[in-house]
Amino acid sequence: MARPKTPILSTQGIRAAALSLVDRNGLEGLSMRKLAQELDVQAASLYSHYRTKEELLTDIANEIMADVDVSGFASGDWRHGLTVWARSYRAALAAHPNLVPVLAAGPGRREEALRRADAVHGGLVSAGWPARHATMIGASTKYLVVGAAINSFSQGFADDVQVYRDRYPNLSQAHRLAEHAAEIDHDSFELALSAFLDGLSQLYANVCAR
Amino acid sequence: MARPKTPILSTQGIRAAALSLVDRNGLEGLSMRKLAQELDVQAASLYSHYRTKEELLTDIANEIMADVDVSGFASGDWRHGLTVWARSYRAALAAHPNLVPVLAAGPGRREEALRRADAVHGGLVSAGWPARHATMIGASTKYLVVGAAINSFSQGFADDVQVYRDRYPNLSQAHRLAEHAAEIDHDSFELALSAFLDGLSQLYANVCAR
DNA sequence: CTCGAAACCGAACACTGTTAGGTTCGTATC
DNA sequence: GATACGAACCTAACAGTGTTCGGTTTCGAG
Repeated sequence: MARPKTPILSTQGIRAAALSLVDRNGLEGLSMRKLAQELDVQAASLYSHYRTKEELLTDIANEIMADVDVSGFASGDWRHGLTVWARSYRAALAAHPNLVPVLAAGPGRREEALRRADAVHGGLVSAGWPARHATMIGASTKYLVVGAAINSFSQGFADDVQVYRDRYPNLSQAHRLAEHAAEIDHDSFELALSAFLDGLSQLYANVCAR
Repeated sequence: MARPKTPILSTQGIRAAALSLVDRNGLEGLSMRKLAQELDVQAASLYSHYRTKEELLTDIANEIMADVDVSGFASGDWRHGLTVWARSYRAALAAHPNLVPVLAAGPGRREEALRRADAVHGGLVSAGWPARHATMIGASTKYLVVGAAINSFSQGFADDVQVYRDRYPNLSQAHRLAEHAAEIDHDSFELALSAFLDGLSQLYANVCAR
């Protein structure tokens, strides 16, 4: 009823339970009390380990973002580096769709995030891009990844599209979108990425000409 | 103290006050009670005009999205159509950065949104793109726009970046990012858009060859 | 052995969205 | 012109939220 012989809670355990709760019940399904209940504990006890719910969430976000892979820039091939980065970034977001709003908001001022941003920027610069271009390319790629993740998070017009079938003839196959939503999402992302990279390659020839 | 001689509230007025509150104090600065106070009214009275806070928010989102311009597809030039659409879409989101999470979430199942989606899809198809490509291009463009908007919403590493200056040499000019954040955002978006469109043009030559 | 910090709990605070039930007013109908 | 109805407001409350305060027990360091 007070301090237990062996600790019940740990930051790891709290994070895991919270993430599982979000994955199962959505972001709004996570409250400190429900989380505590999940851990057989009283809500106030969580505040011995995290000072605030927000801190807990950003810590979880940190953990998830740790899997993002920027090693592709080591090859010196900027296009390969961007591809690897973008894909693993997207995969990390898509693995926890309910958390995307949190993951998308402010991935700055975090140790790991900054280290990765640095790797991306440095990789582009040493591949010959001017610093300003490197900044913009890094940002643009993030736009693509985050935009794709948000879009699949809020699943667009997934269900009951049949209603609109007659009214909007060019969307007549929209119900098939629902079935293959994930596939379309994936293909759209790959299309966007490759088109973007193709465009960058053209630009590279102009800007970094020797 | 009961029904006033002349009505105090109107859906328009509620929307305007709510939007102004969000613009000033952020999305979390909007509560039904604060909104009511802003309108010299009791919170419960709002529910005579909107059944729920969410309904109010999506109505506001609707209103904002009405400015998005898909007329560029009428020209038959798909690239022009996409450019006009993407720019006005982004402008609409950027005009109310605090509302971006709401605007980005689920722009489906709304009358106007569907009509616009139809215009985009139809414009692409009649320009010669296969239906599946048209779908993916529409989605991809949205990725770019929404990603850019979210990114500027959560202002990345805007302030107190000086801390990290030495530790991350390639980000040594990060404090300049803060100053020119808006400019960088804009330029990054334009870079992403033009690179993406350049890549699409290449693809168009391959896919829609005659 | 003592003492302070850590880890838990119960109860509370201020806030949230929303509902129920009441009062007054405008308007349409007989 | 009386009557009825619904719209527009109110007060009061409910259940739930994040968070804090004060208390108790237990661990670990000096």
